[in-house]
Amino acid sequence: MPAKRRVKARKQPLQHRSRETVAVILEAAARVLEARGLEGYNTNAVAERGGISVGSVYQYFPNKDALTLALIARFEDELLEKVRDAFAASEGKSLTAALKLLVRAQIEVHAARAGLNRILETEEDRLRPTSSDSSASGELKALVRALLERHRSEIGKPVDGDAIEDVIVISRAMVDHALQKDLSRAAASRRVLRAIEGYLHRP
Amino acid sequence: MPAKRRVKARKQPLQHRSRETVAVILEAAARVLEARGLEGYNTNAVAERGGISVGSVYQYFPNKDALTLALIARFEDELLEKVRDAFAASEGKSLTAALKLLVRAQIEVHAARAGLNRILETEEDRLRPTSSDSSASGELKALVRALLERHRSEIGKPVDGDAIEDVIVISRAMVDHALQKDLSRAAASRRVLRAIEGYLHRP
Amino acid sequence: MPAKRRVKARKQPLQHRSRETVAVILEAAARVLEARGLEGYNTNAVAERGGISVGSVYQYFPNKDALTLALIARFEDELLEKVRDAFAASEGKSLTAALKLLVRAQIEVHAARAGLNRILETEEDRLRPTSSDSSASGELKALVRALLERHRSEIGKPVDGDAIEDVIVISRAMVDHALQKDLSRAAASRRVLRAIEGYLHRP
Amino acid sequence: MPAKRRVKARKQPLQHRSRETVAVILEAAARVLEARGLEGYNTNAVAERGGISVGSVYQYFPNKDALTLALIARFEDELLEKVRDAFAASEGKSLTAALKLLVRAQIEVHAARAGLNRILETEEDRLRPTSSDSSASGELKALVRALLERHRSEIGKPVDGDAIEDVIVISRAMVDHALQKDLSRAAASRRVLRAIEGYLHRP
DNA sequence: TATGAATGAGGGTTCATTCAT
DNA sequence: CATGAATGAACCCTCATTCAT
Repeated sequence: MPAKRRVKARKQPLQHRSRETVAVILEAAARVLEARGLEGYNTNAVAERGGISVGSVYQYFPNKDALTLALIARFEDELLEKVRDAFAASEGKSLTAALKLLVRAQIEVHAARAGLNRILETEEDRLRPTSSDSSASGELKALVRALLERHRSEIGKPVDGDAIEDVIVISRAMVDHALQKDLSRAAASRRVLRAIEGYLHRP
Repeated sequence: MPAKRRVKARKQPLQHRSRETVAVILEAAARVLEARGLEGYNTNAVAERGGISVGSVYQYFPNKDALTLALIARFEDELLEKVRDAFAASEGKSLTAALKLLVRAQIEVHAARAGLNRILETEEDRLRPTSSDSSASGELKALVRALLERHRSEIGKPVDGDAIEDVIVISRAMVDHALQKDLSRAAASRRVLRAIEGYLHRP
Repeated sequence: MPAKRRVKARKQPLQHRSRETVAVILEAAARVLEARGLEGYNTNAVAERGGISVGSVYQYFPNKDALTLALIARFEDELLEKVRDAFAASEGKSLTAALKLLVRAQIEVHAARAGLNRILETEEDRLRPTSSDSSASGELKALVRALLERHRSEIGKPVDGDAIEDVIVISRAMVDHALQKDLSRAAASRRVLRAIEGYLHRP
Repeated sequence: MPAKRRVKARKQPLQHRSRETVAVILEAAARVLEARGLEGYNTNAVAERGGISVGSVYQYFPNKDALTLALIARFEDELLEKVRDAFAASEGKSLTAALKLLVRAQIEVHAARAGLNRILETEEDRLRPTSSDSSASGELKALVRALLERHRSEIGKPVDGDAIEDVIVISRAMVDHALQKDLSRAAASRRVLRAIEGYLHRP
C-alpha cells in the first residue's frame, strides 16, 4: 500500500509544520502580551510578531480567546512539568525540603515570564466558565496532595481537599506578590515557604 | 509612548447636583462592570445605565480609566472603613477574636460585590504605575500592624513589615478564592482565619 | 502637548490592489472636501464616498491628517508637473510668453478643482510644522528661478531668492482670487500675468 | 414721564455692561484662537478664558460662527481705521510715501496678531456666502481708490476697479507671507511696497 | 493552506447648544 | 440675565474576523 504510506509520509511533515506554526503563534502571542500588555494584545500584532499572516492565526485558532486559552494551557503545562519534577526529586526528603522544591518550581515558572503569567491568570478568570477546573489544575492538586501525604506524620494531621486548595492559593498569591516586588528568587522562596509551612503547622 | 493621560478627577463636585451625578456615575459603572464584565464595560453603557448622557460622564472623569480608578478608590475606602471599625471593635479582645473581626470586614466588603471587586483588583494592576502604593494601601498596612502589635505577646515574635504584607496578601487571596467558590461567609471566614493564624503562629 | 502623531503613510502600496485602493481613497477624500468642505470632511464620509470601509482608509493612512497631507502632496505634484511642462515648452520663447505658460499652468491646476485646492492650502498651514518647506516647494522655486534666469537680460536686473518667492506668492494669490471670482481662464491669465510682469519690471 | 426715563436710565448701564461683555467674549475668543488655533477654538474654552459662562456667550451670539464673524468684523474694523488714518496722513505726500503709509497700516494690524488674523482670513472663506463683499471691504476699496486717484499723474494711467482689487490682494498676500517668515516690519514693508509699486508701474 | 486586504461594528471622546435654577 | 450641568449627535480610530486570490 504505497499510496497510504505516501499520504502518511506527506502528512507527517505537514503535521510537523503545523505543530511548528502553532508554537510560533503561541510564542508570538506570549511576547506581545509581555511587551504590550492586554491592551496591545491583538491578533494582528501576534501575526506580525510571529512573521506570519493573520489568516494563519485563524487557521489554527478559531478566535482570539482560543489563542489565549492555549497560552494558559501552555503555562499550566509548564507548571505541571516542573511540579512533577519537584515531586519526583523530593522523594525521601524532609517536608521542608520537599516544599522548598515545590515552591522553587512555581517560582521558576513564574519568574521566567512574571508579567505574562500574571496577565494569563487574570484572563483565566474571564475565559473559564466559573469554577470549571481544568484537568491541569486537577493534576496539580493531586501532586500536591501526594507530596503532602508523604509527610503526613510530620504535619501531624490529615490534609483534606480544602487544605490542598489553600496551599495552592496561598503559594500562588505569595509567588505573584514576591515577583511583583522584584524579590530575588531566594528571598521569594523563603517568604513563600514561610507562609506555607505556617499554614500547614497551624495548631 | 503616548503622552501621559490625565487621570485625576476633572472637576470637584462642589455643587450638590454634581456630587449626586458623580455618585450616579460610579454606581452605574459598578453595575455595568458587575453585569457585563470588563468586556461590556464602556462609557456609553455606563451613561445609559445611569440614566444620564455620556457627556456627563466626561464632565467628571477625563477618561474611562479615571472612572475605573475612582471605582477602585471607592472600593478601597469601603474596605478601609470596615477595617477601621473592626480595629476599633477588637479592642480588648483576644488575637483570634480580633483577626476574626478583621477577616469578617474583608469578607463583608468583598461579598457585597465579589465579581466587581475581583475585576477592580485586576484593573488596579494595569492602571497603577507599578508598585506605587496608594495611600489607602498604606493605611491598611498601618491598621493591620496596629492590630497585630496589640497582641505581640500572643504571637510570640515581632511582626515586621514583610509579615504585615504577607498577612494582607494571604487574606486577600483566600477571601477571593472563598467567595469565588461561593462559600458561606461563615465557612469563608473560618478558612481564611485558619490561614492567617497558621501564618502568624509558624515556628 | 500630545505626542507627535505619525503622519506618514502607513504601508507602501506595493501590491496592485493596494495602489488602486489608495487612489480610490484619495479621490474620495478630494470629492468629499469639494462637496462638503472641511466641515463635512470626515473619514467615514470618505470611505462611503469611495465605496470602501473606514478600516481601509486606516490601512493606508495612520490618521485623517495624514490623508489630508497626501492630498496636499498630490496637489503639489500636479502643480509641479504642469510647471515642469511649462518650463520645457517655454524654451526659446520671450519672457512674456514664458510667463504666460507658467501662469497658465498654475491656473490649469487650480481651475480643475479650485474649491478643493483652496481648502488644501489652508490645511497646509495647519499641518506642516511652520515653514518647513516641502521638497515640492523647493523644486517649484528652482523651476521659477531657472525660467527667470533664462531671461535675465529682459528683466534687466538679477533675480534673487526673495524675488522668486514673491513671484510665487503673488501669482498664487492672484490665481486664487481670479478663480474665486469665476473669471474665465483667459481673463484670469491676463490679470495674473499683469501682476507678475509689473513686479518683475519694477524700477 | 419718569417711568420712561427710569427705563432708559436703567438700560444705559445694562447696555454698557452688555457692550463690555461682548468685548470680553471677543477678546477671549481671539486669545483662544491665537493660543490653540482653530482646533482648540470652542465655545467652552472661550467662556472659560473670558471668565464667564458658556451661557453668556450664547446670550450675545446665536452660535459659534456668529462669534467668529464678529471677530472677523472686529479685525476688519481695525484695519479700516488704520487705513483711514494712513489715508489722512498721506495727504500731500508722494505716491511712494503714501503707499508706504498704507502698507505700514496693514502690517501694523496684522503684526499685532499675525497668527490670529491668518486664521480669521481662512475662516472668512468658509463663513461668508461666496463673494458677498462685506461693507468693510467696500470701504477699503474706496479708500485705496481715493489714495491712488490722488496720484493719478504719477501712476501714468487710470486705475480701474480691477487694479484696486489686485493691489489689495497682492499686498494682503505679501503681508501675510512676510509676517509668516518673521521679517522685521521694516523689511516686510520694503518688500511689500516693492511689489505694489511694481504692479502700479507696470508698462 | 497561506496571505493580507478589506470589513464594519464598536467604543472613546468632544463640543455646540440647551435649559433648569 | 448669568450660570454651568447636562445633552447627544458626530467623529476618529481599532481590531476581530472574513475571504478572494
